[in-house]
Amino acid sequence: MLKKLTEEKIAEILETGIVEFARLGLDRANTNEIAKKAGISVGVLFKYWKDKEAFFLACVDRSLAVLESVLAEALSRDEKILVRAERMIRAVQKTSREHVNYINLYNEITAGASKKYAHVLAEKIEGITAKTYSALIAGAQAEGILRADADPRMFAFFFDNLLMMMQFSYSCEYYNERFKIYCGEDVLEQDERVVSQLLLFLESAFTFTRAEVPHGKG
Amino acid sequence: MLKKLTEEKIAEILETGIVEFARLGLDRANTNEIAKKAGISVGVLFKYWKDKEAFFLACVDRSLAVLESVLAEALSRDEKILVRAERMIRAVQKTSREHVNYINLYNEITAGASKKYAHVLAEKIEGITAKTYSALIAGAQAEGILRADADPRMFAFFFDNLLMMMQFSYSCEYYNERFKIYCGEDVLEQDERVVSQLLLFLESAFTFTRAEVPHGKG
Amino acid sequence: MLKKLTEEKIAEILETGIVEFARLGLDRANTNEIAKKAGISVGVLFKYWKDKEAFFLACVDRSLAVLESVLAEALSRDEKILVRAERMIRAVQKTSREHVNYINLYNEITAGASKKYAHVLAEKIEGITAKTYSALIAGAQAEGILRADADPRMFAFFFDNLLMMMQFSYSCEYYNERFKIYCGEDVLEQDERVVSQLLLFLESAFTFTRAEVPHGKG
Amino acid sequence: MLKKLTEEKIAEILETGIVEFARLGLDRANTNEIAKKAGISVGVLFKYWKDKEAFFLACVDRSLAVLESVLAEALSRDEKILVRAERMIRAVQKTSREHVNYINLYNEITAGASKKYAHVLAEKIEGITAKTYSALIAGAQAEGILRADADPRMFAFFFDNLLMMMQFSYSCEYYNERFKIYCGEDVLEQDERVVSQLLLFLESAFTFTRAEVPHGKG
DNA sequence: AATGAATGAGAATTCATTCAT
DNA sequence: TATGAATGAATTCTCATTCAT
Repeated sequence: MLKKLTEEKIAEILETGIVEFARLGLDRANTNEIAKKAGISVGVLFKYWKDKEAFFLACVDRSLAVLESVLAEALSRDEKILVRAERMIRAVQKTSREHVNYINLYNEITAGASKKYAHVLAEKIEGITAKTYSALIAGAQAEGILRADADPRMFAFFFDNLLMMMQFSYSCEYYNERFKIYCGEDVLEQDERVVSQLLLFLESAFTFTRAEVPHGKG
Repeated sequence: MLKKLTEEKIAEILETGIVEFARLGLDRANTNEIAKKAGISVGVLFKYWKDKEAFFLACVDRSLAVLESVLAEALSRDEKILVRAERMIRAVQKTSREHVNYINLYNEITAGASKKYAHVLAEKIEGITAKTYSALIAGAQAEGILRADADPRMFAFFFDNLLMMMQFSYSCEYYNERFKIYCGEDVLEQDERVVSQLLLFLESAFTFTRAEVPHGKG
Repeated sequence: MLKKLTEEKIAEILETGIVEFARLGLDRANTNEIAKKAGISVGVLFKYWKDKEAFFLACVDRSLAVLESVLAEALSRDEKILVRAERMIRAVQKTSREHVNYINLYNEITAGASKKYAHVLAEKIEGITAKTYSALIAGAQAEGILRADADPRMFAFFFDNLLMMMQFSYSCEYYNERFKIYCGEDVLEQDERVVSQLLLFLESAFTFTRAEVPHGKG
Repeated sequence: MLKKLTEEKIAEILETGIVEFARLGLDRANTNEIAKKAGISVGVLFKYWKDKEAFFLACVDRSLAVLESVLAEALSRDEKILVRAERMIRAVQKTSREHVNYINLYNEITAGASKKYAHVLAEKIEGITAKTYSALIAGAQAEGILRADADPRMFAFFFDNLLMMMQFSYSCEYYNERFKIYCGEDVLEQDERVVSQLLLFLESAFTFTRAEVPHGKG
């Protein structure tokens, strides 16, 4: 058998790695086990990736590629900021269920699985969304939809923070429990409630202008 | 069974553990190393705590106790919701710097470190804040400061999400990088900017009422 | 408390040791545990006995003293060899139940718990019975009850072998199972059957004389 | 899963284990040491056997297989009971010298080494001999060679007890010393004496019939 | 004398990685 | 090239023994 691994085989191996790393974390996942589950020999695994960490990062890369494409889809069309926001929240709810493993892997990185790559990874992962969101929000501001004294980058950050927490809340064990504690045992089956409330929260944050405050406070 | 280790010594051991677990995570931290750094023998460590995991959880407990007390302090006085929010944001900025390790440990939990404890830990950690925040927000709503159609528990959840992300952003490597990518390399030295922008974001979210929307959107 | 340990306290400690060593063996029994169960500090244990092995040997000594005295009782009266044998078998059945631990400890020694003392221990333990049995059998021979071509020492050896195996069979887990496999699940409740059959076996062995063989073989 | 270790290598490892376990017992034998002496890495040892105990049991199995085959050989031919007995005694003398370790390992089991397996091991080890001996003796009884009032299972048990003690007496340190105390320092070099005396003992036990007793006792 | 907390050598076991086939 | 058996350093945890109080 002198053939190189096919694209598909590599994809299969990475998917197996993703499942294992998502389930057990970088340290507890076992390369021998992953190889066995992927139907290859460990030899191949270490031939294609320098070491366990390199393989882990490859798995991360793959996860992110998928997550990004989903996000990109939700961001693509040119619509009002709140419409986009809604689409993104729904996208998060959907992908969080379809790609639990990817998000858990993402969570594993943020928790410091491989600190030396924090910088590289953050740049790779957050770079695009950061710019997109900031532009989105700056645009809204230009259109007068968003208060003038808002800092687009900061608001983009807060917005992504909320989305990121939603992702984890739907996919990761700890955040899942926390979600239920805050919003009720059934919150995972109340997608519409979550969407509408988060939109309400964002709508206010985004569209509010100080001139109107006095009334509200009055 | 007289415990010879003084309270202080135990505290010292736990602090050593916290540093190591925050730095390396549950799996990579080394009990022999921790014992050495704490100036005790491994025997003591395993006499006082059943096993590595039990010791880890003790470290977590200690971290949380400190974080909670800081939070409690910021929440204590009876003031307008936004004033409290500001106090909490500032508290987060302060503790995130003073107690980097505690927060990293917290972050370690939220990732997979010890999945079997997700439920217990979430309950222990989030239980109190969840109730406090919800009450706070429901109160604001009763006073007419918060829109009537807001769900206090959901809003409390979003609020805590934002605070939690701030904590991680100030303390944890990955989130740190992400913070800078979104808000600029200097953001870590711009505490006032962060406070005012987050307050702006929250103020809108909290004080907005739908009646006023048409103007904003017009 | 400046008093030395009383005889009774020492006895209590040794009994605790006997129980633990019988239950777990020399290696798995835990000196800290033994001290705790005996209500003393480990310090005392190691003050009175040089090390774990010395303590183990002291426990062995005590066990043997009791077993010997029981045996001595059974051997004391001057009667016909088979009557004595019967008394001994019954003594074995009784002590095997009353002093399970002593016999398990004895078994632990024979299995090599502390090989370097094999010689000393064998001499101490077997010395007396060996002489007693041999004398007993030589006497029987002199009286014409036992065939002339029997070697008293060898026959004493075989006799003790049978008794020893009976002890283990009643007290030690493995031998217990073996006993049941050979003689039926209920054998432990059939003491009379065991006594009569063993006597039958011994009676033949002891009282047989070759002159009579031809008939049996014919 | 191709096992690369050859049959011979596995046999060699087990033999090394047998030597160590026979010498030091289950607890004191050291897996690292065994691996080194067997010329393999610990990794291999724990890949082929789940844990130390599993390896120990594998060693036991191997020992028993050999002992059984020897015994089977001695029992195979169809001859008079005493002729078979003699062959078995001689087989015991031979194997006790050739396979000192196997018998020491057997002895280790009978003591507490692994109490949880007492039942399983006893069944495995004693099951066959128990049936064979009982059948042998029942046969002798049917032929009128053995007294009618003898219980074949009990007599088989006594017979095996005597053989078992002979094995230990030739192979195990403590029993060795005891053997010499009972039968003289030179007994180990007096195989013929032992054979003839044990046969004498058994012959009497087996062939005696009560009708003849009165004369003996008279 | 007695205590029992502290010690730390020692032992079983795991698993990333190598390399002979 | 692919395999997967073998390696052995590394790590957790135990427990006999000491010794300061």
